[in-house]
Amino acid sequence: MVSGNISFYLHLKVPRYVDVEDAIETTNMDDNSDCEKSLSIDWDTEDELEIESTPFSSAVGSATAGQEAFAGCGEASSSNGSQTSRVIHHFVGMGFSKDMVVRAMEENGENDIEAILEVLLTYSAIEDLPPEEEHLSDDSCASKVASNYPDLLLDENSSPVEEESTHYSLDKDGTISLLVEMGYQAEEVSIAIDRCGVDTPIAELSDFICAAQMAKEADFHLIDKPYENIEFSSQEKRKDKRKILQEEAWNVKRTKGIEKEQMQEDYEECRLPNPMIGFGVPNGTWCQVRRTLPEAALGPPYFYYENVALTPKGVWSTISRFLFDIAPEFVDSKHFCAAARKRGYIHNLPIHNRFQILPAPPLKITEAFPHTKKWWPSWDNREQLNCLLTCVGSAKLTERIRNALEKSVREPPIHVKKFIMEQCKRWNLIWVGKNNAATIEPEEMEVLMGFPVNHTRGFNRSERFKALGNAFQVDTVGYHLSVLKSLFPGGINVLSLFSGIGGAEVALHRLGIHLNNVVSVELSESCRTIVRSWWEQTNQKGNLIHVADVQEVTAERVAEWIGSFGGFDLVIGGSPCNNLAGRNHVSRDGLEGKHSSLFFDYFRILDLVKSMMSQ
DNA sequence: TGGAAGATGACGCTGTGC
DNA sequence: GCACAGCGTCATCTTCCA
Repeated sequence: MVSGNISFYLHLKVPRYVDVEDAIETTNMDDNSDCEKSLSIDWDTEDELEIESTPFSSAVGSATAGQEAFAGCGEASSSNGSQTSRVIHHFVGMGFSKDMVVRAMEENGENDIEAILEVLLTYSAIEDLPPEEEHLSDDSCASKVASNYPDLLLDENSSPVEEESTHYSLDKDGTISLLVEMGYQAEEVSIAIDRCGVDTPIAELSDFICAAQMAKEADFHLIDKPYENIEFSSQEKRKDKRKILQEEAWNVKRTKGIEKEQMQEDYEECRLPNPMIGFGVPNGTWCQVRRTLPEAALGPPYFYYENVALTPKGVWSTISRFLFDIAPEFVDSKHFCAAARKRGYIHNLPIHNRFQILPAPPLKITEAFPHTKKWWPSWDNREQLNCLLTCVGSAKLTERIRNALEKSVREPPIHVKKFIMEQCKRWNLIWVGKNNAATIEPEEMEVLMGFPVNHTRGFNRSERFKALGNAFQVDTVGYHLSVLKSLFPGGINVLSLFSGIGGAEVALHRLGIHLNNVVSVELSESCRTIVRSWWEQTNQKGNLIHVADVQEVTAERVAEWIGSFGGFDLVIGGSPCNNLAGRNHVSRDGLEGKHSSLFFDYFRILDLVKSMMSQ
């Protein structure tokens, strides 16, 4: 079911081996065992020998991953499965293609699990080709995995459990045991079922777990030990932890050699461009960029994914890897309006012949809000605002600034200026009266963000600021989406995930692209109301379908929508950034975070749509 | 008067650029 | 090495209203 990449699965194998290596280290190595030891797996150790004669339940935690899964698999299917089919089942369950496994077995015999695994891993390294080639080769594998994944689990000697899995009729316990047989950890499976629902097909659950593993893997980079295995009690120690883990990473790299070097390259951070203009901005620098998209990434549908540019390291490279290895287009909205907004966009849209939504918004604060010009002090040299966030300064802060300024007869002393400038930059204050630096109003924020004035009216200020702070900057997104106008003269069908207050819909509307059918997925009832209200106010003639939760976007519903209006032309969305944003002091957990992990739902749903539309 | 809703302010860390 | 920016979270305080 994973859309683009069999290599996703192959990458995923690494941390799972690592986990088990940790288990070996924990259970069998003394405290002095270093990283090199833990990584130099001796496949003929006593552990392995012990495992071969140990029931699955007791093998968990002490076997290597392959052996662990195989032991379980063997037990589960021993009643009526042949050794050959069990081996195939085992490795297919790990994500290797059936053809690859058969080939490896032909070369090494079916009994030498270690040798087969070595060959498969070698194949996986060979698979690591440049983008075009990689995706061409991936595509065939991916289509198999995507549409026929249950079939891959079957062979002529399938056990009853396997057959049940292909009919998606397992209860929770059955699903867990099947996925555990496939090599996933019971805890991972349980979380996936909780998140996706008991009725979710095995293949989707498998996708979800893979996605979670990818995120975890990305966060750990080359670190082969999970954080939880190391005790740190304070933030000071967290720094030490990082140091230790970096050292371990180095040891790992040294030990694993070229293979690991390649992995390191895979995890390299996406660098932010300076200036942050993506493939070009209106009235400015135009980068003569030619990009070739991997075949697997080509539409239909077109897709467009957005999130904050300044994420913890590794996040964008992970996102990119999931989205067909397309490099993010990082753009700062300060090139489109009077406020900064550094965002990354991954999409498969054409990048030439873009045009701007007209009228183009002013790029300077005083042009956007002329009434501020009169009061703007000469020593405040800001021409543009910083990123508009979800919360704004308080009225009390404005009062403090006024009091500080009124104490000065003429120009305030340097330390006062410094304090005020800090506050102005931090809270995006604008000068609306003598000595009066105030927060921008929701209506002003709407203008800056490219929405109609009063778009969010009817809700309290906090809600409006939150919704607007989370929204697309319409002019920026509109510039990227403008290429769709000539492609869809008859209108467009849109699947809008994490819609918020409808930035994508507003952008398409302002571009003059008719919205035929829009499925808008948004958890916030207030935001859904805002979009519904806008839809009615702008006399949209198409259909607007609201869905509250991305979890409700199941294969059945996607199939229903595709059957109903013939497919989606655009899958667009910016998943929550709560756990990625720098301003989050509490839970900047990366893609593993409670909210930001919803990116994997974007990926899941895009994958569903692509799979169904390609059939 | 008490509960709900809104407003306020303290909070940490990362990555980038100079 | 420093300054700066950053789609946030949470506990507490204040205001509103029945």
